[in-house]
Amino acid sequence: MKQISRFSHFGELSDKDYFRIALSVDCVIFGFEDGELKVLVIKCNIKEYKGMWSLLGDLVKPDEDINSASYRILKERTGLDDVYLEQVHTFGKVNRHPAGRVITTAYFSLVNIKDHQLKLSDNELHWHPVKDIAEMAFDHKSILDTCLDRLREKVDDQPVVFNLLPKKFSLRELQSVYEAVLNCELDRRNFRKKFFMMDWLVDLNELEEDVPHRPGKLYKFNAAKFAKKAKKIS
Amino acid sequence: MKQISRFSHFGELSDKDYFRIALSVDCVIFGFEDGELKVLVIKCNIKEYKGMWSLLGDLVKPDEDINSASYRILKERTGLDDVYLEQVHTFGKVNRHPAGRVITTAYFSLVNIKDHQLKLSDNELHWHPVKDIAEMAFDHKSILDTCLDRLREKVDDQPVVFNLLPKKFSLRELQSVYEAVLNCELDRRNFRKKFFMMDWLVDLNELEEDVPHRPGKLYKFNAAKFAKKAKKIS
DNA sequence: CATTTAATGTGTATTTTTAACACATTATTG
DNA sequence: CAATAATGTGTTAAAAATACACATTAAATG
Repeated sequence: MKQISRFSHFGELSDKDYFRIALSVDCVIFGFEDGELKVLVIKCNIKEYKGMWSLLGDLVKPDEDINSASYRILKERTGLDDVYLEQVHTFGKVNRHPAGRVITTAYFSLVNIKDHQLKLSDNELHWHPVKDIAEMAFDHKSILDTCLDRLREKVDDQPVVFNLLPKKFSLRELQSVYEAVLNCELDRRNFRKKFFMMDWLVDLNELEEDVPHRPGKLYKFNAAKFAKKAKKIS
Repeated sequence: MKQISRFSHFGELSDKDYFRIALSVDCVIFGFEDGELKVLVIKCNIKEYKGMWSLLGDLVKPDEDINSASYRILKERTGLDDVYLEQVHTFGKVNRHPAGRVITTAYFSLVNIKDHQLKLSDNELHWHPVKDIAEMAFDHKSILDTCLDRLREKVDDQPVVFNLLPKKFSLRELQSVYEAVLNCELDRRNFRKKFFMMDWLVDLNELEEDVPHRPGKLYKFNAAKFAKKAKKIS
């Protein structure tokens, strides 16, 4: 009685049964502002979670790569085009979405908040301090937690935090990003030493301006060092 | 002209458009045998990849958690019930499956090959040395590579390799699992020192048998130390 | 039973990495 | 010109990772 299935090699159900699941992508977009790590959230407009914060997400289109879907969401919502984005985990509890079966793949992204103040005030979009979010719509809090954990692992050995900063930054700013992400205090001297040792920074021979104290030097990320394949000879 | 959608809050397409994607789970099941890391594969039976090795996978059922789906696959295919399983990555290229749009979530698993020789010879199931697999059906080679990378990161700081061994094992066996996974040679003295330091092992006060040389002591994994939450005071 | 074999079991010195820590300097503010 | 609030710099100690050699033991051999 079973109908012939395109996926008969998979198992016993008919095609129809398998197309009752929708797939979405949710983006945890991290930014850094006022010394705090923030996440871009939006007021939820479905009745079950009315008024609660939720992540930016959308359903994946049938002819769309999931990675492309995540870039599309970022582009549509923040206007940013060329940003850091990494897949983290797929959340597939049966009842995670009240409207039906939706499995979602979570990505995290790192952006420089100043770069897109434009598109922001449009909706109910909002940069929320990560520390202060206790509750979110759907399973989004647990998605956020998972992405934050991944971010913390990542910053320990890969040069990704630069995506949170403007092109030019001081060592103080860099350190405070790390402190915000890792939620800890770091020793300033060891921090500087480590970064010069790793050769991740390029000295721009410029100084901070408009600070009420001795200005610090400005640096940029040594992108050349990480272009495509890391050079063997440093 | 658009039809009313359950997912209208997501975007602009109608429900119908979003249910053209199927979701599957693929399991990279690692085992250890003859000093080699192996992966459980099956001869592919769809025409585009006829005869090539593929991973064990199945479509996720509409009322099934994706994690449950991965456990189900493992149970169905290997008979094993209580095994280590970890989600790694979701692969969502549009044309990764010739039969249609199938997005797949990859899990890796660690099992003791000896524990389930039974169900094996059934089909075209086969334990294949990981080193020797150059090509696989679909994007399964890249799934395998991704899972192997993850496994290598994991074994560095978490006690997971014990899942590849029988309950009782010698330090030599333990070391050779690490060497097989990491594809490198380790110093025997430092290896032993490190494991005793970490307190991951329980000395069983038993010796190997039937070895043509001085028998080594047998140990088991110190599971108590990692029960639920790691104890603070060791 | 003595010898050979092939592994196990053990400790120390060296190097590298990480962590702890204090004071002089500089531009701005008042 | 004094006070402020940060920047910039080096050394020492502790911890972790690495390199390395020899005596011991049970089984197998003749």
